[in-house]
Amino acid sequence: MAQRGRKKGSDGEASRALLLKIAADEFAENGYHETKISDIVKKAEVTQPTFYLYFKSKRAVFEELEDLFRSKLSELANDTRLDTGIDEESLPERIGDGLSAILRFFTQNRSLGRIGFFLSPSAGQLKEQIARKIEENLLAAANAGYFHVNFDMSIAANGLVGMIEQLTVSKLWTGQRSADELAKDIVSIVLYGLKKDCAGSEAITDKL
Amino acid sequence: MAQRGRKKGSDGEASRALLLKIAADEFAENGYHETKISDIVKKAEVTQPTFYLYFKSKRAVFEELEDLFRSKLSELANDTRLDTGIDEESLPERIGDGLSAILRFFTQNRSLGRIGFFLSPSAGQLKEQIARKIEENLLAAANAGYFHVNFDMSIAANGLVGMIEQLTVSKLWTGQRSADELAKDIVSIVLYGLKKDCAGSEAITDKL
Amino acid sequence: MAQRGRKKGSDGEASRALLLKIAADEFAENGYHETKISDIVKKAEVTQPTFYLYFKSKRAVFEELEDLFRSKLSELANDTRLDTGIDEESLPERIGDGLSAILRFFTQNRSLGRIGFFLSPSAGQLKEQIARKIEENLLAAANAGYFHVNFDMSIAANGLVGMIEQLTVSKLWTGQRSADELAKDIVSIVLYGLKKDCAGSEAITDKL
Amino acid sequence: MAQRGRKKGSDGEASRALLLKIAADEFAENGYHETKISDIVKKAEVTQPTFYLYFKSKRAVFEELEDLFRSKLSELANDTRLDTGIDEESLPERIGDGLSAILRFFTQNRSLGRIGFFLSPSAGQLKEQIARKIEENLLAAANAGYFHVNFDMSIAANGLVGMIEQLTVSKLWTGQRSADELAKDIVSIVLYGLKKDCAGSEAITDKL
DNA sequence: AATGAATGAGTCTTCATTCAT
DNA sequence: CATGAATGAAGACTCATTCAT
Repeated sequence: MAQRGRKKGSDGEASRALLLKIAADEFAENGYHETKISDIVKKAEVTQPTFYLYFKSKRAVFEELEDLFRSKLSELANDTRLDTGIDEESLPERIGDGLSAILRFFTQNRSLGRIGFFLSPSAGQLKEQIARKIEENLLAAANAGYFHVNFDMSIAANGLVGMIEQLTVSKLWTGQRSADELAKDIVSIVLYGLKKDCAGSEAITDKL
Repeated sequence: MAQRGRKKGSDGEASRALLLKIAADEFAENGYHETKISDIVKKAEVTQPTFYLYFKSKRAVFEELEDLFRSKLSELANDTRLDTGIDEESLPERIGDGLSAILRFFTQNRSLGRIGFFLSPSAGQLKEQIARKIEENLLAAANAGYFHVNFDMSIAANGLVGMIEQLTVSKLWTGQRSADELAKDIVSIVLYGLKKDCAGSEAITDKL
Repeated sequence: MAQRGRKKGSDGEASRALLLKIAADEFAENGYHETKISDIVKKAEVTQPTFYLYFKSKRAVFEELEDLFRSKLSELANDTRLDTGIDEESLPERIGDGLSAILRFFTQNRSLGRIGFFLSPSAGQLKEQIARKIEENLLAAANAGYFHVNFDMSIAANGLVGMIEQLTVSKLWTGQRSADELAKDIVSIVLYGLKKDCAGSEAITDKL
Repeated sequence: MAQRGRKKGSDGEASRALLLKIAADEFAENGYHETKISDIVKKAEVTQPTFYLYFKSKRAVFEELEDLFRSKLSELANDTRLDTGIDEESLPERIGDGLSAILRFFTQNRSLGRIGFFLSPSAGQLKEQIARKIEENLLAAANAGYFHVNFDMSIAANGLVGMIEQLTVSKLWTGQRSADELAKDIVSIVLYGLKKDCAGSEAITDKL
């Protein structure tokens, strides 16, 4: 008896959420232009005007999804930093944990990941940003004496981003590897390389 | 005696080549859908029907460019294999040379590279293919005793592809690094890792 | 309380019907290629997208009209057969009634008739089909002893179809003759010919 | 040594004639709009400008073919009238001869026939014209006492035109009947009808 | 006599978006 | 909250036709 007019309270929110989710999936699967508003609403079983009831435009939903990806990502960054604060872990462990977190994130946010990392026009900038952050960490570690000091960490950081990206697509999303397995392998390569006789390489391999 | 003004307006092959080149650049810069035939012909200073004189459709030019990229790439693969036949080089050198060749190729074929590696719907498959080829090589090297045998070379290969991709975009195409510099650094990471105290890492760094 | 002005602009079925009707008239008058979608929608006072709201393509409307013609025609065939079942009528009367029905049909479905009988690429086949059906009837009558048995009824049937066609255009659609008058005359020719002294010719002429 | 410049004298004329013939066949087979200049020149193994060397426009060739049909037809009319002047023949024979001539004409001028009788926008008028001429003849015969005087010869004439048209398409051009066979059957129907017991019908059937 | 190259003008079709209810 | 109906704007493609050689 309380609410009159609004049929059920949160029905609208539900429609909006549904549309957003479907939009994410469609964009992720077919790309921006290949995805038609008509496709989205068809799958959501609503009509086109309903879509515009909740979103200003096609571009707007897409941007909302980009933002959503970015905010989830930075949330992840914060969380990771937090529990890394314990600092009891060794460097390889810390790096591995960070990678794991990122990869798990991609596992759980596939559509959003595709949008923010592959489809978004600003995906390039985002990756650069991430690379820069990674670079900082690597630099810190280098200064702490863990790495060759004379190596260009910007290259390493960008390379790492590229590895993550490609392995996400080819191994994670295909279900061939789990986030943890992948993280372990990436750490192994990046820290010790493929070459035999490289001290420590066995260590990490065994550990994780 | 020399041709005056507009090359006689009568070299069809040239018109076609011009259109193809402009198309490549436009696609690379703006993506498939953002690129309008009208943009292409405007830049080529011809009219729309002229475009259709040389290409069956918009999709057709795009596919021609995809094919062109792929054929140039496989040509590169063949060439590289050939002069690697000398075999006087050490493994790191050979890997470095291969990487250099690839990166130089991307330097020289920026638009085509964007199309074939980023814009093409089959870019994913192509990368997988390349990864598979790299994997074979790594496997051979591993069997020859150069690498840890128990490491998953499929991961390494895909990771390498990802590194190349990302570094091409962020370092090569921005002009921050040359193909050779980049190749050297990638080899260094992939073979010896970032960790200090890893035998050989200095060696390669000095050498290249 | 009555609807004001433009029927509310909100009866889709009506819009569709209107477009279909106008399309029929335009096609009939100007042929397939001379008829532009832009003409149709202009006459219907809607915009082009509205057309595509109701029809998949230009070719599709045309085909719908072809189908419509054919189904109306076969409906006519069924109806005619039914009330001829009474069988109290003489042969000439039955033939005359059938012809009348066909000609009335053409009078009432001029545009559709032009489309199905003249414009449709399959008009030829349709006429052949009709001729075959007429032939069957004539054959039956011949076997019942009404006609010369040795006459080629396939010729007669096709000739009859041709007469109907030409007379529809030249006499019916110009308003010079009514369906019934025409039917009477056609029967007279086909059954008794033009030659004087042919028994029965007066009979039918008087009767109808 | 005589002609210089013109490579061979009549080469141009030959090209023109070839183009015209091919155009006729293409129009006849596919209709006006479905026939593209590019199709015609491809079949003629010349280029598009060559077409325009001989014809002002697409519409112009078509009109030339319409005219050609009409002039051949009126030539036929004249010829027929001439040798009918012998006048020794009976009426049915004369009519049969006339029909034969027309049908033979259509046999030999299929493409032109399709164009002038089916494709031409003025085909309707042409048929009316022919019908009018036939009507005159029938009227004359009627006045001479051969036919029922009270029958509407305009109907008969148009009916006859329709029969000719349909039988040409369905029997003549399919090769099922010869011009002479068809002429005989048409005369039989038009003069004596299908009904049995009609004096004279056997006569003609036997005769032709 | 003939052609390689190019174009003006037009048509179909699509899609994101809005109005009125 | 939701929809049936409609549209503005734009883009791909085609074809008859013409230059310059």
